[in-house]
Amino acid sequence: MELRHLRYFVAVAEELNFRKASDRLRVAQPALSRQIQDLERDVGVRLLDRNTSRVRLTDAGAAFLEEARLLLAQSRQAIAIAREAAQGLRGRLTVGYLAPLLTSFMPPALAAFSAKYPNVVMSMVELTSAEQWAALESGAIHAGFGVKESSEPLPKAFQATLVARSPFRAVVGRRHRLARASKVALADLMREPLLALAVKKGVAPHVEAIRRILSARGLEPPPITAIEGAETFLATLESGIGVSLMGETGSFSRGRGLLFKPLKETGEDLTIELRVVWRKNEASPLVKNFIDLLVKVRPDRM
Amino acid sequence: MELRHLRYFVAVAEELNFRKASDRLRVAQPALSRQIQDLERDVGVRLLDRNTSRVRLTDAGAAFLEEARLLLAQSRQAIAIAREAAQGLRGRLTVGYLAPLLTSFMPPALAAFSAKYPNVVMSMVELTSAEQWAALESGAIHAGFGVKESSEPLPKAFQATLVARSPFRAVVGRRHRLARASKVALADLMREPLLALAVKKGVAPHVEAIRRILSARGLEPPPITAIEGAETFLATLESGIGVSLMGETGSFSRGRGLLFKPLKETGEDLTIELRVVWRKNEASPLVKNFIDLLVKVRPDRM
DNA sequence: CTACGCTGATCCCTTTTTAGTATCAGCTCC
DNA sequence: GGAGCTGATACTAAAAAGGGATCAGCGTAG
Repeated sequence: MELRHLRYFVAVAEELNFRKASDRLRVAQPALSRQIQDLERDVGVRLLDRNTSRVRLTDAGAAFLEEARLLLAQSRQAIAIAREAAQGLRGRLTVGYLAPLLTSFMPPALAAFSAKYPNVVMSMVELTSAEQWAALESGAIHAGFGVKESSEPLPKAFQATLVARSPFRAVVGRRHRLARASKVALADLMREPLLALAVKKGVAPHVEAIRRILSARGLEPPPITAIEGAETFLATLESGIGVSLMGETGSFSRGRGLLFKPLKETGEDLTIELRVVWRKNEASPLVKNFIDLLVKVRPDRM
Repeated sequence: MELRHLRYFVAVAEELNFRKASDRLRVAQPALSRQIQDLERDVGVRLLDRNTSRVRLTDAGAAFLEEARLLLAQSRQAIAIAREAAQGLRGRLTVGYLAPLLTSFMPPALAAFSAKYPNVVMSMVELTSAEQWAALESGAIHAGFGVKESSEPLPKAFQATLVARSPFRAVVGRRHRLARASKVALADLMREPLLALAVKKGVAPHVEAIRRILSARGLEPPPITAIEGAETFLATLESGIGVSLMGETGSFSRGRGLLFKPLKETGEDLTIELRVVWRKNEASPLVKNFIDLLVKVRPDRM
């Protein structure tokens, strides 16, 4: 059975007349008769009750007609879906989620993407910076995120582009003594236990970033406590035990009772640059659309 | 695009290797390559990213694969459905409902049919005996019901067979003076206003049946009040204003507060014979199954 | 009641499509 | 760098679909 048989059958079922149906299909009547016979042989059931004076659907024919119409409609649908997918208008997109760096960046970015591409199913995977490279490599995620401060250099097979620039903030718990200050000086932080987010193995980029910022201004960095796990890190900050420096893009964490205070100091190195990362040989138009949209709406501050 | 293209595409997508797929499909590899090319030309989109060393699905190909699988499954389904319909295991069946004659006959009959043929969608149309012929003729219903007492003879194009034999009962309201009698003599009814169900036009078979029963026993029938409309008829009986004679198959009406009392008299003419009626040239296996089942479970009394 | 007109089926041939064979060029992996 | 895969191509063979002429069955107009 081929779709041609279904097209022919539907035409005959609608016209209830082989000759008229053959005109509509632009084939000769004997060819049509032959195809219907072949179809009935395939299905194993008489679909049209016909003689030289009238054509009627059998019960089986009536049931088959519904299915045939459905099938033909879905075959057109399948083509349309493939074309949409080829333009990146449809499909599944999985991106790495760099918590807690992106808590205030991702939601609006994903909302904007979903609004423009409603037929794309998005999913996010929470990964550390380092885990993303493996996930990208294996195809588990289509795009990831990184910051310039990241200790490991971008692997050759990947490509990255700036999507957001976000100022560093002093992060303090709601009941911390710095909670009421409108701006915080870096020197103020020196009197506090400094906390940073650690990753499982290798150097902790967060620790390095904080140390670099302080050193650049001649401040002797105190010992920085690296805490593994975003949850624990944020909870510790919230308890008021210490303070930290984070990009504004992490500020959705403020819902947890954290305050992101602007710094008194200014400077290029007090800005965190967020980059989207993808495979250089990425063929998916979906990924291209995703990155294009991120770049297009790139705000210098989020 | 034909189903063959989809079958070939799914095989290649699953094997990700043209040669292996061509083995599975039992065609030569060049034929397979050619069909995939034709498919891609039809869809207008590259579905497989391939070179001499590897084959991968494009985004469009992945989307199309899901649709193709669905389509192939549904094409098999369509054939199965047609075959089931040809055996009368699937479809729609509409039967005329002869109210209030069948209130206690139809529910268990339909339940039995639905249990045996769960994929058949049943519907019932409430029609008078006379209206059924036209509905059967036009194909609005597939089967109707009639009683021997029916005044009009069965049209030539129809066929009928006995499905139930049901004794006449005296029908009285719940608070009627005969309500407590265990049996009622026909003579008892002579002292009551006699009610019968009328039909819109022509003679009323119910009136005739009652008159015949009484006359056969030398009882002079009093004037019989013919009431049009099953609802009104039953409501009038319920109010206790009069009594009537009805077949036991109408006894579901007892839920309305009516009592069906056995008669003291016996006799062949005190039995109502219910027949299912269908078109002589009926081709639908569904209708055949319906009638077969009614005949098979025919109880002599319901 | 026959003759005509229209139907779908059949026969037979042509055209188109699909499949098969042999071969080639490109990429891996020893 | 050659052996052993891969998918693509060119050409031929087979199968399938299509087309024209015609037939037989049914309905109907005269």
